[in-house]
Amino acid sequence: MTKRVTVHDVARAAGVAIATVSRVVNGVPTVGEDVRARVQAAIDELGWKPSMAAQSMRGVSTRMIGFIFSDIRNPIYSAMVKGAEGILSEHGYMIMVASSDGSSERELALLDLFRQRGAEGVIFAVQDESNPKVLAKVRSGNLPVVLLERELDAPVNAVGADHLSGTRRAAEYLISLGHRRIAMITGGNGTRVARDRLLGLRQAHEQAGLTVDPQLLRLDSFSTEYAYREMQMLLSLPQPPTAAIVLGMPLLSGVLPAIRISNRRIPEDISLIASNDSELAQLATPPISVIRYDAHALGNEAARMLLRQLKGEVPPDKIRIQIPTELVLRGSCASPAQ
Amino acid sequence: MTKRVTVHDVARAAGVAIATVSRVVNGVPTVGEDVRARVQAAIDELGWKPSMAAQSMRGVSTRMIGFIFSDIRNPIYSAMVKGAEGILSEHGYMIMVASSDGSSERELALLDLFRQRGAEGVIFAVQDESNPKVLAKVRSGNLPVVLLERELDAPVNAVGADHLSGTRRAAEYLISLGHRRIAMITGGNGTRVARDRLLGLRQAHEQAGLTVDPQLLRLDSFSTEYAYREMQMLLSLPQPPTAAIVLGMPLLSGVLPAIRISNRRIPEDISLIASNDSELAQLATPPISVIRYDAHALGNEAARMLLRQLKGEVPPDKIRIQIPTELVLRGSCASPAQ
DNA sequence: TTGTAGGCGTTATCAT
DNA sequence: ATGATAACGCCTACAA
Repeated sequence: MTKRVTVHDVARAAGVAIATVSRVVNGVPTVGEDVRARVQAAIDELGWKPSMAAQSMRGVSTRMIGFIFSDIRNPIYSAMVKGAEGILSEHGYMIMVASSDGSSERELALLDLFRQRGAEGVIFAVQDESNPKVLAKVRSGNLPVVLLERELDAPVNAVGADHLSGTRRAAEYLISLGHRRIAMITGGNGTRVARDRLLGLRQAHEQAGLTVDPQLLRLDSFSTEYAYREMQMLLSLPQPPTAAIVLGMPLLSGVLPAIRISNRRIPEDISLIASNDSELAQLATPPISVIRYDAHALGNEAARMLLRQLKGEVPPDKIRIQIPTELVLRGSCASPAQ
Repeated sequence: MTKRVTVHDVARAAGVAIATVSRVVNGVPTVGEDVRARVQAAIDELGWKPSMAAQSMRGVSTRMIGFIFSDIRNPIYSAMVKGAEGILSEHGYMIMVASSDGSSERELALLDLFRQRGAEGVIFAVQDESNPKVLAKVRSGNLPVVLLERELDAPVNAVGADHLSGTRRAAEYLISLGHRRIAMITGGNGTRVARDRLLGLRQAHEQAGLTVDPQLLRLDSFSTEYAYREMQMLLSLPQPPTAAIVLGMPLLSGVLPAIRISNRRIPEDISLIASNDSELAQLATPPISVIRYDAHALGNEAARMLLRQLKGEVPPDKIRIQIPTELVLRGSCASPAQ
């Protein structure tokens, strides 16, 4: 490991002052052609790259954006990261990621850690929208934030999918097939996403003059185990649901075996609509109908929004960009048995 | 956006010199109890966090590690990232990620970008093990590197799964069921992983006194489309395979529909073994036998290896840590029809 | 057009 | 035990 090569080394090699080297790399026009060439040659020769640490001390942008979510293994989040990366890398930005594992304390710490490391903004899927400490930290405005699928009582912009319409259309469809007992399994209780979904379910019912049976609502977790357990319990109810809307990637993997082990068939005994789309949903037998949205595009939008904020083109002010959802019908829905 | 709070602010507030503030945060013992308390109070009061940019200029570790792979959306990679994050965050490190999208040029650029941003090491799934430029850059030793599932002709340590044994056992099992025409679909041609897998297939055949029919080898891509197309072509061969080993996450999603559309049944018409394990493999009908390895643990090991290298406990020298693979039998294999 | 010098926020080396 | 001060590598007035 040789010593770091600095402007001074380049300047000496090119026989100029360090200021001239700086001018060359920063494209300042007032530099003679011959000098510019000599300096460039020295730079290439020595393989010098300006130290970002030194630059950022001078107030130059670090071009780093932080990402906080519960777990990068959730394919929704990795798709969003990839989507954001596409936009951000075009603008010279790089991405730092960190998992909160669902802890608000950890989120708080991560916000500080990111800032300390010079992140210029954070794309953030808050765990608990009502945690006062997180709220205060975001409100402090120390670090520009774009919310992912969340809503906060603070002047922060957000990007999210239109879960309300998606869930409403799914419920409307099931109701139109004749279903009257529609279960819903999802998590994120207390978040914008969960509120939208529940509202969508309610709206579809009201519109048809029906009411939602609270017994059929299981809204407490996104875990596979939860879905497995609750689906079994739902199916062993005296009046089991004839259809279920299962919202959240890991849940489908719990619901499918629960239905199988309870000896029910899809769609004859129970109709199913899941979200988001996945290879499992596409390739299951029968293929599962889903509410689909483009997580990659959502990542794109989040990045664009943050970039606009950094450029000052847009104020941080509860602006919300909405990505459409789409109901994809496959073989998992039918009219209920008489 | 208020101005940054610095040591000077804290020093002034506590009525001490900046050096003393520095001593307090760095836990230097030669500080009076009263002074230490006063300084700490001022720090908490102002919410001061030392600027990492300034620190790293002084040669203090930035505690940042870079990750390069083709696409974070591959669940294998996101699992590895999560695994590495678990270890790294315990040691105060944070993670930067970037996708190469399969381009060696991009990899080269990313290596520079990471270094420029102060990364202390990189965990790297090289795309092309024989690219001379990448090889040269890694050899330059500018940035400590740990290879993920790869091998390079350079003094670099690596972490990978034992694909040779895994594939050999899978092939042995199929041969023991009576299969004589075993196809293999996978990608990454020219990488260590691909070599190991092919060797495993060969070893199992040789041991049984059989030879591998090169017609049944499709080794050119990890894409779903590739698997879909090649599987259909394999099945329409005059002498189609009676079994297939399909190695690579996205491939199973191509193979399954290809088999379905060709009107074959698993395992009656064709036996199938896939890798790595996935929800799709578990929940398909029938459930698919797989060669499984723990990508999360692999990420753990990569992080540990890099940490040891950074501490100087281990030299960069082609050390390879191997994670075991396991053959998980499910309902996708049977003896071939007569 | 090019060079000199000051300062960004820390840490570390001197003094005191 | 504490304070003053010199780096670290870079950018940018300002001077020449």
